Amino acid sequence: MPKVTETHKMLRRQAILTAAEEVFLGKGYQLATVDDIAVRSGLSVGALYRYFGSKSEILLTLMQERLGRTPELLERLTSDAGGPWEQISRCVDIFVLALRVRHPSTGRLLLVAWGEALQDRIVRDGLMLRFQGVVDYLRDVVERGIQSGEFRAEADAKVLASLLMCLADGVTLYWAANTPELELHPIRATVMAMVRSYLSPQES
Amino acid sequence: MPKVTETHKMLRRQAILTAAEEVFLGKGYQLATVDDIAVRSGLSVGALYRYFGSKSEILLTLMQERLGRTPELLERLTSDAGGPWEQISRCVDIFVLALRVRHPSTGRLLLVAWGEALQDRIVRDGLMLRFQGVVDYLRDVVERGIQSGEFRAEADAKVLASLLMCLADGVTLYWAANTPELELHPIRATVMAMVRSYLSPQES
Amino acid sequence: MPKVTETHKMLRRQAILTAAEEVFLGKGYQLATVDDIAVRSGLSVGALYRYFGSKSEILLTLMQERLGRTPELLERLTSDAGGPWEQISRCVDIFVLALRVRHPSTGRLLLVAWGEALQDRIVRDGLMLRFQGVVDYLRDVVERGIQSGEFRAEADAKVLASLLMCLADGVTLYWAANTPELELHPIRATVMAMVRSYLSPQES
Amino acid sequence: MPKVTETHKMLRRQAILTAAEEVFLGKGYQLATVDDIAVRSGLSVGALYRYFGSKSEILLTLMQERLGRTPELLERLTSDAGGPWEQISRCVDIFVLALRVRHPSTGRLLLVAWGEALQDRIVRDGLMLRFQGVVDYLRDVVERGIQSGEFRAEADAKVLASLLMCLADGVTLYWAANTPELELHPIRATVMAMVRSYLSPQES
DNA sequence: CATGAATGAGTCTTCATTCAT
DNA sequence: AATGAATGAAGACTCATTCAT
Repeated sequence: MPKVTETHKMLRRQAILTAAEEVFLGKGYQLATVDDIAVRSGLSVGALYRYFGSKSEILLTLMQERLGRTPELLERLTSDAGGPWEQISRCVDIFVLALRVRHPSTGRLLLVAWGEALQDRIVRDGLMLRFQGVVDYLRDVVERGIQSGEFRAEADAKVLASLLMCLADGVTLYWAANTPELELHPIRATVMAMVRSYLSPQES
Repeated sequence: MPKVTETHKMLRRQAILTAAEEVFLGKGYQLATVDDIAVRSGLSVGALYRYFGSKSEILLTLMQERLGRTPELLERLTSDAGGPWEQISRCVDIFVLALRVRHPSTGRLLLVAWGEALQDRIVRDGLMLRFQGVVDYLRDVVERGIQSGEFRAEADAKVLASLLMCLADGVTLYWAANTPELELHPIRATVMAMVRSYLSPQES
Repeated sequence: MPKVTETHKMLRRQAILTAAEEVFLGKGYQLATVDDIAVRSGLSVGALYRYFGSKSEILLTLMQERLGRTPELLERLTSDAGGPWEQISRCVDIFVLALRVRHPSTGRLLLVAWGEALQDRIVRDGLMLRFQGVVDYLRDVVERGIQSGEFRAEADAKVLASLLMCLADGVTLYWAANTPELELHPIRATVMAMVRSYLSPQES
Repeated sequence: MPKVTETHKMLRRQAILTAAEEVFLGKGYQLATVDDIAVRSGLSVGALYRYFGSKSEILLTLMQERLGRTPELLERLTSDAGGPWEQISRCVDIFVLALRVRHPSTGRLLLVAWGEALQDRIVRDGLMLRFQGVVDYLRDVVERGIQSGEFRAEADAKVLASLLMCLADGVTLYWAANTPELELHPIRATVMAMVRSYLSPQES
């Protein structure tokens, strides 16, 4: 009965990851103890170590599963868009809505990851990979818009892409840190306004 | 001769802060030990504790002295600008140039601070305060531009301000983390282009 | 069919012992894990515990089966010797050849056993028992040689016996620890020369 | 006042080593905890780690200070001997008397060291070094005796030396393990008798 | 005031052993 | 009988902080 076992293992893994996420979001990675995670996931420490080789491996996995998929998520959710404009719009929406409604923990997890980035090279690499992935996708979207003539030809796709990525994560961090007066909806509107004015072909 | 002593104290404090900054930038706050800082500042641990009550207090002070002054720095460096447009342009410049040429460590320190934000409430509050300060200033600049008619009336000053702040810190973080392919000059140019197209009063 | 089961059990036991021996010789008793042994013997940990009550019991059994039989082995292999001189000679041979050609692992196992002797009383007792057995046999050989007049009458059989035993194990240990420049053949020759000169009845 | 501090440090070091030795002799290296050593030496664990980098470093140092000096000890105590015969005799004496009267713990420490030899390469190397040192010295003694004509010319100095070393450690181990019926004095006498009969030039 | 030795609570991790399936 | 997941006690080591000198 390998199926039951496999499923079981998967469930355990997920339970641990969920527990770890909760603990990390609560007190940060460094202050979270392996015991905390074990207790919250209803396992013993020893059992936990059957699924993850170390505390940092848990964070890494969490990053891969929760943050690393951002690029493909973007791609999936915007592939059926009508055109570049709608694609861009949706991307911005996703960053905003994903933060608020669907995966409120993602933003906080990003905060945790940044917290470790300086001390842990692999965590940093994970963040860089995510950056690359998102930027590549955004760049692609913009370039196609330029080629189709819907976006202004002079726009710098690559730079705009990394700029949007930085903006998104900047917003995410401040939002995750509970910055008062950081309202996501107006921000989204303004970002779109700026992007629109920047990318619209000059009338002449 | 209390004055000499005062000066002496100040020098010591600064030596500690500088040493701490170097250590923090090197291995992050958590991995840095008080001993590391003591050794690098040429003091004993005991002496160090006469100047700062705890390790985290050092980080706090460092943040206040190195990051907390960003708002007034912005203000000072842009006060003699010709008008709102130049002010905005200079602000963006400062974020970019400050990162690269003048205070390359500031960006990395921000990374350190964000790393602790989740686990340390006071650090987080420090970041929020800085956010508020910068946003308030930027908002003021934009609002004055609107009032003088140089900026589009419909622009949302407050949102634009926080948006720019988030963008600046997002860029800083990725830059401080050595993200490859993150070129500051093109980014600055594009940001300005976007801001310009967004803030320019509609023709016609 | 209890007989088949018995055989089966025996095979399992032997498989475990062989596996354990290999593991112990490789990394020592303390560093070897029960898992190591289980994996190498092709069993699960649980199954292994049906054959041996504890990790140390495995070592004990190993000692009994591999080391504890030294006395009877000596006896068996030297019983058909022509006389005391040949018996003594063969005993020395056995210690030397057994180490090199036939059971190279025995020496290393002795090393493992000595490693545990201090921390495990039962292991220590096992070594003592083996010591007693070998000494008793050697003593018997010498005494018979004395009685038959072939050995010098003043020789102290008991002391010579324990001395040879100590020498044998001393050599074994250093050999098992891969001491360079420890050549067994010359050692055997010299030991025999010493024994001969010591045991030979004084001429004149 | 560096002198006081240095002395103090030395005393602490020795206190730790003594405590460690006692603990190791009592329960063996593996079963001894760092806490055990700390408590017995009257220090805290943290303090202990200021003097030794790891538990195994303590054992290593102990070996170097207690066992590693065996060669020079031999040399020192036998240098003023009248001739090769007395030198050999004294060497054997030292191994015997050192065990019983003067440094009863040395023998047990050797047992501890052998216990770790299989699992710790450095410990093993330490034992090998000691072996080499002692063997080199004994060999020298024998060779000089041969050259002076007091020892039989055909004697194999190198082999005899390693043989005696093995014998000495074999005896030490069994003695340290409290083997009943292992009387050192008779053994010493018999060893000397064997050596004498082996090394004496053949009368003809 | 300075020193740096000492403290000791707290962390991650391992592994012999058990037991539900 | 077999499996191997789960247990949890225990251990080595770190480091912010204190305090006698």
